[in-house]
Amino acid sequence: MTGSALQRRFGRVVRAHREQAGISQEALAFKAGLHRTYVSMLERGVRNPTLMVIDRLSRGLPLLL
Amino acid sequence: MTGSALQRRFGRVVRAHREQAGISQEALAFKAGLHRTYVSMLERGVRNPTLMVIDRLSRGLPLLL
DNA sequence: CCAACGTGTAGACCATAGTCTGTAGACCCT
DNA sequence: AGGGTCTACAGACTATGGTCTACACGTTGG
Repeated sequence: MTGSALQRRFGRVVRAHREQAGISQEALAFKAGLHRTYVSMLERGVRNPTLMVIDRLSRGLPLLL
Repeated sequence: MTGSALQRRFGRVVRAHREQAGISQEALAFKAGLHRTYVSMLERGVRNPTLMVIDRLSRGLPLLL
Protein backbone atom coordinates (compact mmCIF):
# COMPACT_ATOMS: atom_id res chain seq x y z
CA MET A 1 0.00 0.00 0.00
CA THR A 2 1.27 3.40 -1.01
CA GLY A 3 1.28 6.55 1.09
CA SER A 4 0.07 10.11 0.52
CA ALA A 5 1.76 12.65 -1.72
CA LEU A 6 2.82 14.49 1.42
CA GLN A 7 4.55 11.40 2.77
CA ARG A 8 6.33 10.80 -0.53
CA ARG A 9 7.54 14.38 -0.61
CA PHE A 10 8.82 14.05 2.93
CA GLY A 11 10.54 10.80 2.07
CA ARG A 12 12.30 12.33 -0.92
CA VAL A 13 13.60 15.16 1.25
CA VAL A 14 14.90 12.77 3.88
CA ARG A 15 16.61 10.59 1.30
CA ALA A 16 18.17 13.56 -0.46
CA HIS A 17 19.62 14.93 2.76
CA ARG A 18 20.79 11.53 3.91
CA GLU A 19 22.59 10.90 0.63
CA GLN A 20 24.12 14.33 0.75
CA ALA A 21 25.37 13.47 4.22
CA GLY A 22 26.85 10.30 2.71
CA ILE A 23 25.42 7.91 5.32
CA SER A 24 23.37 4.72 5.07
CA GLN A 25 19.77 4.28 6.18
CA GLU A 26 21.07 2.19 9.03
CA ALA A 27 23.47 4.93 10.16
CA LEU A 28 20.72 7.53 10.02
CA ALA A 29 18.40 5.23 11.94
CA PHE A 30 21.03 4.83 14.63
CA LYS A 31 21.71 8.56 14.91
CA ALA A 32 17.99 9.31 15.07
CA GLY A 33 17.15 6.48 17.47
CA LEU A 34 14.85 4.82 14.94
CA HIS A 35 14.71 1.40 13.36
CA ARG A 36 16.45 0.68 10.05
CA THR A 37 13.35 -0.70 8.38
CA TYR A 38 11.34 2.29 9.47
CA VAL A 39 13.75 4.71 7.80
CA SER A 40 13.38 2.65 4.64
CA MET A 41 9.61 2.98 4.81
CA LEU A 42 9.82 6.70 5.52
CA GLU A 43 12.00 7.38 2.49
CA ARG A 44 9.62 5.41 0.29
CA GLY A 45 6.73 7.50 1.60
CA VAL A 46 4.74 4.66 3.06
CA ARG A 47 4.69 5.98 6.61
CA ASN A 48 3.27 9.09 8.23
CA PRO A 49 5.89 10.13 10.81
CA THR A 50 5.06 11.83 14.11
CA LEU A 51 6.45 15.12 15.41
CA MET A 52 8.91 13.18 17.57
CA VAL A 53 10.28 11.28 14.59
CA ILE A 54 10.59 14.44 12.51
CA ASP A 55 12.47 16.06 15.37
CA ARG A 56 14.83 13.12 15.73
CA LEU A 57 15.51 13.03 12.00
CA SER A 58 16.26 16.75 12.03
CA ARG A 59 18.90 16.11 14.69
CA GLY A 60 20.36 13.21 12.76
CA LEU A 61 20.35 15.24 9.55
CA PRO A 62 21.08 18.86 10.50
CA LEU A 63 20.78 19.97 6.89
CA LEU A 64 17.09 19.24 7.07
CA LEU A 65 16.33 22.47 8.90
CA MET B 1 -0.58 11.96 31.61
CA THR B 2 1.58 14.74 30.30
CA GLY B 3 3.46 14.81 27.01
CA SER B 4 7.04 15.56 26.03
CA ALA B 5 8.69 18.97 26.08
CA LEU B 6 8.60 18.91 22.27
CA GLN B 7 4.85 18.36 22.28
CA ARG B 8 4.30 21.17 24.75
CA ARG B 9 6.40 23.54 22.66
CA PHE B 10 4.41 22.58 19.58
CA GLY B 11 1.15 23.12 21.46
CA ARG B 12 2.18 26.58 22.60
CA VAL B 13 3.00 27.56 19.02
CA VAL B 14 -0.33 26.30 17.72
CA ARG B 15 -2.24 28.10 20.44
CA ALA B 16 -0.35 31.34 19.91
CA HIS B 17 -1.05 31.34 16.20
CA ARG B 18 -4.67 30.33 16.67
CA GLU B 19 -5.24 33.15 19.15
CA GLN B 20 -3.52 35.59 16.87
CA ALA B 21 -5.89 34.45 14.13
CA GLY B 22 -8.75 35.11 16.55
CA ILE B 23 -10.49 31.78 16.06
CA SER B 24 -11.72 29.10 18.46
CA GLN B 25 -10.29 25.60 18.81
CA GLU B 26 -13.45 24.30 17.18
CA ALA B 27 -13.05 26.65 14.20
CA LEU B 28 -9.42 25.60 13.75
CA ALA B 29 -10.40 21.95 14.01
CA PHE B 30 -12.98 22.45 11.28
CA LYS B 31 -10.59 24.27 8.98
CA ALA B 32 -7.92 21.60 9.51
CA GLY B 33 -10.31 18.67 9.25
CA LEU B 34 -9.55 17.52 12.79
CA HIS B 35 -11.65 16.86 15.85
CA ARG B 36 -12.38 19.60 18.36
CA THR B 37 -11.11 17.62 21.33
CA TYR B 38 -7.94 16.68 19.52
CA VAL B 39 -6.99 20.30 18.93
CA SER B 40 -7.48 20.86 22.66
CA MET B 41 -5.12 17.99 23.43
CA LEU B 42 -2.56 19.22 20.91
CA GLU B 43 -2.45 22.69 22.42
CA ARG B 44 -1.98 21.21 25.88
CA GLY B 45 0.91 19.14 24.58
CA VAL B 46 -0.56 15.76 25.39
CA ARG B 47 -0.50 14.43 21.84
CA ASN B 48 2.26 13.70 19.36
CA PRO B 49 0.85 14.84 15.99
CA THR B 50 1.68 13.19 12.67
CA LEU B 51 3.06 14.86 9.56
CA MET B 52 -0.45 14.89 8.09
CA VAL B 53 -1.87 16.71 11.10
CA ILE B 54 0.98 19.22 11.10
CA ASP B 55 0.34 19.85 7.41
CA ARG B 56 -3.38 20.34 7.95
CA LEU B 57 -2.78 22.73 10.82
CA SER B 58 -0.37 24.72 8.71
CA ARG B 59 -3.12 25.15 6.11
CA GLY B 60 -5.65 26.14 8.76
CA LEU B 61 -3.16 28.56 10.31
CA PRO B 62 -1.11 30.04 7.48
CA LEU B 63 0.95 32.11 9.92
CA LEU B 64 2.47 28.89 11.19
CA LEU B 65 4.85 28.70 8.26
C1' DC C 1 33.62 -17.78 -5.08
C1' DC C 2 32.17 -15.75 -0.99
C1' DA C 3 31.65 -12.67 2.36
C1' DA C 4 29.95 -7.96 3.73
C1' DC C 5 27.13 -4.08 2.93
C1' DG C 6 22.92 -1.49 1.69
C1' DT C 7 18.18 -1.69 0.75
C1' DG C 8 13.34 -3.55 0.20
C1' DT C 9 9.68 -6.09 2.09
C1' DA C 10 6.59 -9.13 4.84
C1' DG C 11 4.48 -10.44 9.21
C1' DA C 12 3.72 -9.95 13.88
C1' DC C 13 3.50 -7.21 17.89
C1' DC C 14 2.42 -3.25 21.41
C1' DA C 15 1.71 1.56 22.05
C1' DT C 16 -0.56 5.39 20.77
C1' DA C 17 -2.70 8.65 17.22
C1' DG C 18 -7.05 10.50 16.17
C1' DT C 19 -12.30 10.23 16.50
C1' DC C 20 -16.48 10.53 18.93
C1' DT C 21 -19.77 11.21 22.84
C1' DG C 22 -20.66 13.29 26.83
C1' DT C 23 -19.96 16.05 31.10
C1' DA C 24 -18.44 20.12 33.48
C1' DG C 25 -16.82 24.74 34.58
C1' DA C 26 -15.71 29.63 33.32
C1' DC C 27 -16.96 33.52 31.04
C1' DC C 28 -19.95 36.38 28.67
C1' DC C 29 -24.61 38.62 27.71
C1' DT C 30 -29.76 39.81 28.48
C1' DA D 1 -31.89 32.94 36.31
C1' DG D 2 -31.07 31.67 32.12
C1' DG D 3 -28.77 30.88 27.36
C1' DG D 4 -24.60 30.99 24.37
C1' DT D 5 -19.60 30.20 23.64
C1' DC D 6 -15.18 28.32 24.72
C1' DT D 7 -12.27 24.99 26.78
C1' DA D 8 -10.76 20.83 29.67
C1' DC D 9 -11.28 16.21 30.31
C1' DA D 10 -12.78 11.20 30.70
C1' DG D 11 -13.90 6.85 28.49
C1' DA D 12 -14.20 3.94 24.65
C1' DC D 13 -13.11 2.73 20.13
C1' DT D 14 -10.51 1.87 15.45
C1' DA D 15 -6.60 2.72 12.76
C1' DT D 16 -1.97 3.14 12.39
C1' DG D 17 2.81 4.45 14.13
C1' DG D 18 7.13 2.40 15.21
C1' DT D 19 9.86 -1.89 16.56
C1' DC D 20 11.67 -6.23 15.62
C1' DT D 21 12.90 -10.59 13.18
C1' DA D 22 13.68 -12.62 9.14
C1' DC D 23 14.47 -13.36 4.29
C1' DA D 24 15.65 -11.75 -0.50
C1' DC D 25 18.26 -9.26 -3.85
C1' DG D 26 22.03 -6.56 -5.97
C1' DT D 27 26.57 -4.65 -5.57
C1' DT D 28 31.26 -4.39 -4.19
C1' DG D 29 35.73 -6.10 -2.84
C1' DG D 30 39.12 -9.82 -1.51
